[in-house]
Amino acid sequence: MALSREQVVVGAYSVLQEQGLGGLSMRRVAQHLGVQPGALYYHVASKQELLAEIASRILADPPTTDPRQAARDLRAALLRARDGAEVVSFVHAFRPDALAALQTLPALFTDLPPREAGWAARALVHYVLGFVAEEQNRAELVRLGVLPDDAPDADEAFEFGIGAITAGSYLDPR
Amino acid sequence: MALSREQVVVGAYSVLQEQGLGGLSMRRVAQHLGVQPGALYYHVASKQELLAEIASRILADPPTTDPRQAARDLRAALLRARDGAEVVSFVHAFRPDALAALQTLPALFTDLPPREAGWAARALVHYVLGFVAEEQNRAELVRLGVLPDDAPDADEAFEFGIGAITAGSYLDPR
DNA sequence: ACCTGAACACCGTTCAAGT
DNA sequence: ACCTGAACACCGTTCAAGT
Repeated sequence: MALSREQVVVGAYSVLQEQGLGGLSMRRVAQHLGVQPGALYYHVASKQELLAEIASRILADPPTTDPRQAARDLRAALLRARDGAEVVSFVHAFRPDALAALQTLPALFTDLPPREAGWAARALVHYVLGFVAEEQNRAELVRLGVLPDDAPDADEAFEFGIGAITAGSYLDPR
Repeated sequence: MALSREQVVVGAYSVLQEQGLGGLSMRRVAQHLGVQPGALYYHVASKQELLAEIASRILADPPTTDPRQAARDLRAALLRARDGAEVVSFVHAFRPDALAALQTLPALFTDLPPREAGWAARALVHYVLGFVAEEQNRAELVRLGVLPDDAPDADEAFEFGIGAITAGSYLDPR
């Protein structure tokens, strides 16, 4: 039963859940699948490509509602995967167009001219990725006991930020 | 003439300029200084500590004016160093308090209550770091000829973002 | 077509031993 | 006090050779 690209991606995803992004190596994925490291390269061109595949699965479907709700959904999707924000940020950095789910964001800023809608979408994405990366990092440090578990106002803080970024860009609140 | 911590940091900084963050290894810093890799660890506890030192030098002095100008100054400081935004983001991720220059930002939101000032400052920092990271990444890809040199409206796009984030948080525009 | 074995060119970090 | 030499435990990637 030959290995498949799908199995490689799923295997990598589960290594990510168990070890975090820092522990996600090609060699560990191979070990997890009971195969030699070189075998992975028959199904996947590089670690970057593998990460891009994982990132788009983390993001899942493109947003369809208003920008604020899209930001909330994006945050929720990132929080579902261990180090989700870090993985997506990494991919977003060197291949922004690889993430289809982020491509439709500008169209949600219906009352802005195209140029500005693009800028607004980028601002929102940068904010969400940065916010959740910090959030997941803190959670990890709390898990390791190196940080006290304060700041339960993450939801409120997040909402403040998206409120600010989208303020004035479209008029119906809530 | 014994090596000093200062020389290690300066050496690392110049390797960063020449090779970028991806090429910044302890071994290359050692080579650049004409010393064995192990010698560095007499002056610096880890690569992370070294990066934290570099990051605070990239940021230089804390901002003193209004949030919008602080954001512009922050962007300018990041652009001065190769991969500046990536370096600072990395350090900010696992040691946010190590960057003194970002600590004073909340105080600039003079018309917001403390909690909200903190949120606004974080939103602004996430936006600036994300924006400049993308900007420097694009510039690198253009330099390598893999991307066409379009999008000269970076300043305008940046200004749009900080305008949005700080809109309503204090009342005098400009 | 698909995988193994083995190598290549790297990493960060530690630490006895030298001076 | 400060550095070397050498090792440890890793990396991503390639590629002849096997099946």
